[in-house]
Amino acid sequence: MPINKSIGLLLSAEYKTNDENRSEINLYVKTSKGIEKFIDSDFLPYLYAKVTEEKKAVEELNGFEFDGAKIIKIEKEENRKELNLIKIYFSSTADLSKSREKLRELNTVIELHEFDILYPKRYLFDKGITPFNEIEVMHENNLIKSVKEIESDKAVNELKMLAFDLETYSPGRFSNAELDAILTLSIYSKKIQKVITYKKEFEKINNTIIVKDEKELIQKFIELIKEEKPEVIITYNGDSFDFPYLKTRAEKFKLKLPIGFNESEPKTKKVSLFTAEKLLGVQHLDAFQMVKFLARIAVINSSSLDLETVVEKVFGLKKEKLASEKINEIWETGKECSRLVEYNLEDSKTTFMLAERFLPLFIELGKLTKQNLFDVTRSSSSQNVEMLLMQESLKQGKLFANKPSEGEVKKRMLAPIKGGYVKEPLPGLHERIAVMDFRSLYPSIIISHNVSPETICSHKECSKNISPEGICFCEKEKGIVPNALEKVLNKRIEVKKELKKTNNAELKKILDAKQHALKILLNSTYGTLVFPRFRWYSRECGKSITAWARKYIQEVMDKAEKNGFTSLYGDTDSSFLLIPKNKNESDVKKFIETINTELPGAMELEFEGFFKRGIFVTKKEGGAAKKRYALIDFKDNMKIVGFEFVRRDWAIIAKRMQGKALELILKEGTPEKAIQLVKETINNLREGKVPKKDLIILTQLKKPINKYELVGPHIAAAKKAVEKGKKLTVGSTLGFIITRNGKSISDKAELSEFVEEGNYDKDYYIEHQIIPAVQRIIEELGYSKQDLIIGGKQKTLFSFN
DNA sequence: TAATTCGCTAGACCGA
DNA sequence: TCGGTCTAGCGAA
Repeated sequence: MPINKSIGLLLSAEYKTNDENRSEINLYVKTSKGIEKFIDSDFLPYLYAKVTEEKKAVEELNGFEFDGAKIIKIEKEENRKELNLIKIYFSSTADLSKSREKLRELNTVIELHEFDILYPKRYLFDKGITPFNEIEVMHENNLIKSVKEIESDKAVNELKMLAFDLETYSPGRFSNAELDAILTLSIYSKKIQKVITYKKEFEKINNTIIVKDEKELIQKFIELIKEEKPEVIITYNGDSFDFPYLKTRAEKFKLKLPIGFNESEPKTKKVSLFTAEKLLGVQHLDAFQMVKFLARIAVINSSSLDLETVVEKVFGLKKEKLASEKINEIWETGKECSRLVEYNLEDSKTTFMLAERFLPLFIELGKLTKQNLFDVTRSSSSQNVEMLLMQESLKQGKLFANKPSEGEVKKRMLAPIKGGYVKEPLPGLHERIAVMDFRSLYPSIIISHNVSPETICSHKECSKNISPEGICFCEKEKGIVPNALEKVLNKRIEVKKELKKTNNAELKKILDAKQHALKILLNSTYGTLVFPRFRWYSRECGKSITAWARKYIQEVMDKAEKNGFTSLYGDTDSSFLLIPKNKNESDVKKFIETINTELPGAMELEFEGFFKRGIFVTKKEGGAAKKRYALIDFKDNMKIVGFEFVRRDWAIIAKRMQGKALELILKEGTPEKAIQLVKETINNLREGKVPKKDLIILTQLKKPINKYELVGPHIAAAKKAVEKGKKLTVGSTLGFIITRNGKSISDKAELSEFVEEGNYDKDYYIEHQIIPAVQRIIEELGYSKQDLIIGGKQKTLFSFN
């Protein structure tokens, strides 16, 4: 057999146990021939042991055998800066994990390291290859002889994607895959947009493929996948719904689902707490998992993560939600079939759009963290940062930190680490406000002060670098965390520069995704360092970072005062200043310049904006409220922070009212207009004119209903709904209304779908929604609650010259 | 067992 | 019936 060379895009590295019970690596690569598999059976799983003495250890390990697991090879490790370190190889990952405990018991073994690094990840590290990059494989009949990454600035070739979505029968309950049929299946790709179904009435509807029955529906789906040969199959919640459902139904008909590489079928795989559906070669992309991650890190802010809400948030598209009862009705009566077809097709279309929208971001994140599409879209922040630090650790020849024991985790959780400093604002209405903030504060402190678990030292020479918490960080040698972050930070600055230069829309999209991925990594690093389960957790680092942060921001505020500004407010990394009449924007910028010359290299204070006016309110218990304010700039753009206006657990009517009031006060300086508006709204409420949709209060069900100690309104409403047969799951968003029926607020709470239009407690909405939303604001201007209810006094607020 | 802490507010619950 | 305390949820950074 001659040796062949293949070049292609690395989709994923997987592992397999072969016929000889050995672990082998399978690389799935997109080449000019489509997806190909290359096998490396020469790469053995291994771990490291720190031993008392190498020779003695090798002697003790000689002939080691436990439960059939044998050591294949022992080597001295030269690339890690660690004395007495040996590398122990096994023929399979199973043997490796079996042997771990036994190895620890040996006399010469002090501790084990890197015994839990997933084998395919190990392969990517050691071979220096990365998913989404191009690789060159030398192989004999697809058996890998060598593999390397090729330098190429070529963007990831367009991946061929296809989305699908199921509609299922649900007779008055959740669909049960054992009993209820798939009614329609939609497929959406650049090439085909079709709905497969098997009911006669659907024949005349556009975009349908009519088959004989459900079995043929599944067969047709498989046939289309085989024709299309997608590299990425997209679903929305396919991990827990579409794929498991499809699998169960296929089994019923004794059908296989050979839609992966080489006719392989989807396999259920545990991913942290959840299960995912994985295909070989072809990547299953569950857009719901992407959205969940983005919601967690606050890139998407959506009250609910169902497809309709997310699509509206992301694209501003209103998409109709067909209730399951309606789907059943359409199916049974055969009327309005086109609605079901459209709905089903819209589902896979918008799922496809979501994937397309966020794919560049996840691809960049995957490249940075050496994760394939399947993994990176289901990965957590701590996993991402872990992968970043592992790469840096290897570059520096340092061993990976081990994961903590459960006991250690508990200990860590008991002692939270003090966070940022929040200054109590000066309450009231203010004019001429400048806002400055530190660019990536925590990362820049980590870089500037070389904060890393392994750089904590007691060198005399490093005594200039002691944190306010009294911890000294080495100045001689760069740590893993700061080094990794410095590269990320610099790369981001570079990408942002390029972004400014280009006008090419396609390039812009990719560059923006890149800088965003880098930002995500930057922002989550501090959090993971103090995350109790993190490999590189360090309390010392965590408390030093926040202590430095508090010191720097307070210094900025002090210096501002000394320079003739008034320090108005500040939160963690930001500082708000009042600009006196004899100073202007450029004075603030000059002030920032001087601060920056005194700051260490990576740290930078930035000018955020100059605002015409802003309001800070007094709390119920007195004192000014932190984390709530509203600003308006000189172009009349409003920025509302922390107020009910931005909270999803307030009724729209109250939020809208508050937004309007803030606008009238900040923009026009006419609080009496705001008060007039409040009065009108109160009147509308009194007269029962307010539609149901404006009265809904949204909250999330955070735990199982019976686990609640306190039965608040949303739980009371949920309980009643469950009694009526409604299924509610942890994480679902509850929309409730306070009705007229009952005594306490909880008694009156009812899920909105069970409430008739017009049935609402007007006093509740006036006293507990409208008034609280505006009261604190108008009080700051000298008005009171009484002015909202009875006739108000007239006065103007600003003296416009 | 999915990155953190700080902070606000509502409403139930509990005992005087 | 009240006021204090605690649970709960969400947002800022």
